Amino acid sequence: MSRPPRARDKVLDAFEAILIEDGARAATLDAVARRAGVSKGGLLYHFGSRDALDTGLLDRLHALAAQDLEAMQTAPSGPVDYFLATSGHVGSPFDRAISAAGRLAHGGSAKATAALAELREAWADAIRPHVRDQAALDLVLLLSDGLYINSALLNDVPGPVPTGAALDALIALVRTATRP
Amino acid sequence: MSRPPRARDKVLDAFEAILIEDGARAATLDAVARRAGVSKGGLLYHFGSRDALDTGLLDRLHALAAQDLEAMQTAPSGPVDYFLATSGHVGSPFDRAISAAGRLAHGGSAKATAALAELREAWADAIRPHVRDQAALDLVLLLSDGLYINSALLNDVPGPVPTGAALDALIALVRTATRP
DNA sequence: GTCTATACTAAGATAGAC
DNA sequence: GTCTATCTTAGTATAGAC
Repeated sequence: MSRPPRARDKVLDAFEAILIEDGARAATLDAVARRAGVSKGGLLYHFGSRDALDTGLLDRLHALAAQDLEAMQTAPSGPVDYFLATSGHVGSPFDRAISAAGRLAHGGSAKATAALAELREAWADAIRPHVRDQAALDLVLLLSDGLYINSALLNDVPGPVPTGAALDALIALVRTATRP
Repeated sequence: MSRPPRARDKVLDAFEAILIEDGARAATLDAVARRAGVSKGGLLYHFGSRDALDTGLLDRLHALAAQDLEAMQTAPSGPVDYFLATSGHVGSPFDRAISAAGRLAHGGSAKATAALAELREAWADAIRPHVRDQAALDLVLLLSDGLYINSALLNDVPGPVPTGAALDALIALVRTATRP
């Protein structure tokens, strides 16, 4: 637990990268091993099966989610702003883990789907006290989903995801519409 | 063009169903043929390759999209309400086609990603005249994405997608916040 | 237009050397 | 702990009968 082997994380990073860039179908053991710079056999020492790889990724997601919920609760701008502002951050380890899990879920992994549903529940609980009513909570969560799907899952598509000033304007609009 | 062969559509329906229910990884030629009630060889007569299957689905999506944009423009409640109210309709042929294309896109199909981006552009053009500003347009589109991803891609997850009265409340909130 | 049979390729997994 | 070699199964595609 305290200092996990380097190679294991390298494999997980490669798995994540391929899922995000090329989708679940491309994330074969062979491709992951090649990208991680290990052999198939080496990979299978750390993760005994394709399923174990999925589980490893989901475990990592779980750990990062706990950290992020902590940060969200203590954000100076408040949980709602923090939540929306970070929904489109594809770069961070946490958002990469979410995107990768999303790919697995859409590829048909029931485990990944369940993990994402659980995460969503945790977000809802954190935000509920800071919005007006159920409709406002729905709006914030669904908007976050929209930001996420556009910046993470449909990456490489130019255009539609608001960032910078456009995102700020959107957040301001939502804050006004949902404030208790 | 006028009366396409029955079997072709049966195959496309089966392909769509498997994509939606089990994801892109499960949608093999074998599985699609079995579900459509034809042999692998029979399937490959209609669609010469795995790629041709993808293209067939995307062609169908394109045709259905044209119809829906027409309906949206002439909806009594206005394009914005129509758009949001139908974003979570998983049952219709159009939404099934979108969901299936979404699975392909997330599975790594560049073609599917491009088709969905084009569809999104068409929606934006239709809605733009009916909302206040860019932030309002972003909100409507992203919210629709959120509804779509939750009801279509994360199907079988209980809970978070607002329907019925909750959806009406959400639409009312958005209408107020975005009206020109 | 649809089937069976078969060939080819790639994916997942194991065994054993180093 | 990582590698090479190999096995098995599943996925894609072709040929040719019906």
